[in-house]
Amino acid sequence: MATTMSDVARAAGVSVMTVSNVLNGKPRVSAATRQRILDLVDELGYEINLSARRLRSDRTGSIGLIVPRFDHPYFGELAAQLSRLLAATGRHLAVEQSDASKEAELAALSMARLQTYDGVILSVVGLDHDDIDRIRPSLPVVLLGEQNMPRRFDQIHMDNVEGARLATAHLLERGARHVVLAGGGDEGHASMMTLRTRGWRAAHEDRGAALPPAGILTLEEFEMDCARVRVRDRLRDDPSVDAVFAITDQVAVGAMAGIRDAGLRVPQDVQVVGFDNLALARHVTPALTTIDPENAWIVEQAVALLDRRIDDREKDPEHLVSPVRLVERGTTRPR
Amino acid sequence: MATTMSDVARAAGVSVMTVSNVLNGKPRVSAATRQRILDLVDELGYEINLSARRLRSDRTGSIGLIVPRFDHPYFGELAAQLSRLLAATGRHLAVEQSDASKEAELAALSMARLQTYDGVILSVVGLDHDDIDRIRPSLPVVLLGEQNMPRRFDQIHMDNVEGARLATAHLLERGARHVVLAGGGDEGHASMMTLRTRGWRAAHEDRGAALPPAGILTLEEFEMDCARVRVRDRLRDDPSVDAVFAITDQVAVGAMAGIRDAGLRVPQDVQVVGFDNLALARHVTPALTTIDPENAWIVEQAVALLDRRIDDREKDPEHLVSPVRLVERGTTRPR
DNA sequence: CCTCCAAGGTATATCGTTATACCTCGGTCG
DNA sequence: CGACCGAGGTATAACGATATACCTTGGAGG
Repeated sequence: MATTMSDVARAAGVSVMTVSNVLNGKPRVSAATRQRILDLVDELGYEINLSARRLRSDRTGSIGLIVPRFDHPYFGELAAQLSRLLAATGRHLAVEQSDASKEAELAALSMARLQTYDGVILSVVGLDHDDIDRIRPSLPVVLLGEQNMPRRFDQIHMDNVEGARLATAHLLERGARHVVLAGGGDEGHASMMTLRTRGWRAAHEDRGAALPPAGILTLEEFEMDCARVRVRDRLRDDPSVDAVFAITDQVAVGAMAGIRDAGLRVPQDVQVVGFDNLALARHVTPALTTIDPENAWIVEQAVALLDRRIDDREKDPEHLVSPVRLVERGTTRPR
Repeated sequence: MATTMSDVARAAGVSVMTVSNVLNGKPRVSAATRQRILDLVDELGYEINLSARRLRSDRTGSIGLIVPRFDHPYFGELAAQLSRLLAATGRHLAVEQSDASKEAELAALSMARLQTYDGVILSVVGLDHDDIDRIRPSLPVVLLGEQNMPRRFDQIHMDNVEGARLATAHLLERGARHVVLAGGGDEGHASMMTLRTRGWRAAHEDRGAALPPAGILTLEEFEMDCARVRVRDRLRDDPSVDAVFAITDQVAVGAMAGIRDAGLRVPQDVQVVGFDNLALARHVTPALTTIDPENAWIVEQAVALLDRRIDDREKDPEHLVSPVRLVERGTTRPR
């Protein structure tokens, strides 16, 4: 049905290899032939079959980004930056969700799908060590996020502890006495949540401050909805709370809504700091003080790591930690 | 390097076809053999090569969603819903950005990439008629968004005019005298922008109200940033403006920030209505009155349309219009 | 005049699956 | 007891591209 390379070759009166060579910019073709073939490609509307190319040669020019959730702005922003960077080298990004479908059959297919990319950047939030360990070493992969992942992979993680510590220290410094942690908890392993919780604790220890009683508000999901309800209820029960460190900006935005639901003001009554520095953070009112994970740096390093791995699949894995930075805005009080 | 089907077959002492049959749930295999093969698949860590499967049989179980921007929450939410729905039928979603890269070579590759999916849902915002028309008819495609697209495709569009009319009428009804349109304009063809602008006009005509002078605030992009600045500047220059209909929720959130930058209050001084009903809309303060495009309906219909098309590639194209609905919240004044 | 070479090409095998057609049993039925 | 059948399986040819090795020219150099 569809036009193939042979169709083009036949029309041009050459062999398929010549067409292939033209399309891949290989040298052994005269200028005249090259042009004739390019014209025919246009005329016939020929499109290369990437499955066939991949089968034979292992190149598609596509990189995969696997995220836990499509509807999480952090990953949208990450994808956009990644896409821009890859475009510079003529590559293309496809984003997939890591459906945590526990049905083995579907999970297997997901693994197989990864092989259709030249390389994969995998945000491992919510995935477990063993799932990841099942990935074949032949596939270039960079892991983003959690820290308890198989060491054999190249990986980048945020400095979660430091970020949380900066955020919490900032609140304490600005006069907060009871900084609750929205979305905290301890999962045992070094997950994003565990680490940020650790940073929150550490900031208190640093200043010799006591943790507030029941200071951790656990959340089903890091969503605005749950955060809003949880924070509102807590403030109604416990007027001593005067600051919220939210584990993500989304949680922070939810928390801000919850604070207002409780009839309190940000930052006069309750201060808030988030984590992620989403585009949104600058535009809520008041603008959100937050921790910037330096996404540009992460994205750049991820691609560099991937390229080095594609280049040499045997090289030693590298583990990078991205810097973090406090961005002071309106949800915390001026000094 | 990687384990192939022959490796499994050899290990099991059967032919590749038997392995293939097992993996595809075909009937002619004894239970014992089936189990033996499944065990070996596990043991050898075999993963099917989807490029090969696709080359031979045109099935990958992946559906593509092409969006104009990764970092636009509307599409994130759309993707998440779509993904959930497709998972129900064992399929998987990959999201790509339609790089408007005008380099012909890259554009060609993008077209080719589409062919690696069983079907594609294409948000055509920002693409032009001729680009779309280049898509081969053999690929099942559903178009989302703009209305000036080749009729041969199945497509769904929002009722943009009606939504904008509802939004504007609501503002006028709540006492607004000068409703400016943030992000409006007329591109000539029936783009989202043109249509919503038309709805804004229509609402004024319906009530015999005059359009405010210079009532359209054009925007480079439908982003919070630009909207904020534009709205702030306008309000400073022109205190007569008492309402903003924002062409998207993102623009609305930017507008709200701009209104506050100008020292005014929402909704007491300036009312705001958005369009999209993002998750975010409920959580900003005050909560955003907006137009709900019934994404659930859109997603459901898109998949249904795609399935019908996959089933019968010759069927007549269908053009659907999604219903819209006003969601009243806190950025407009109570009756 | 012969050798050699580069430029411009071609023929063929191959990548890993699946569709198709076929083969081989042991049993059943008339 | 022979014909037939279904269950369980196999051999082979695609699918559309690319890597590899080779082939043909028309000169240039000796």
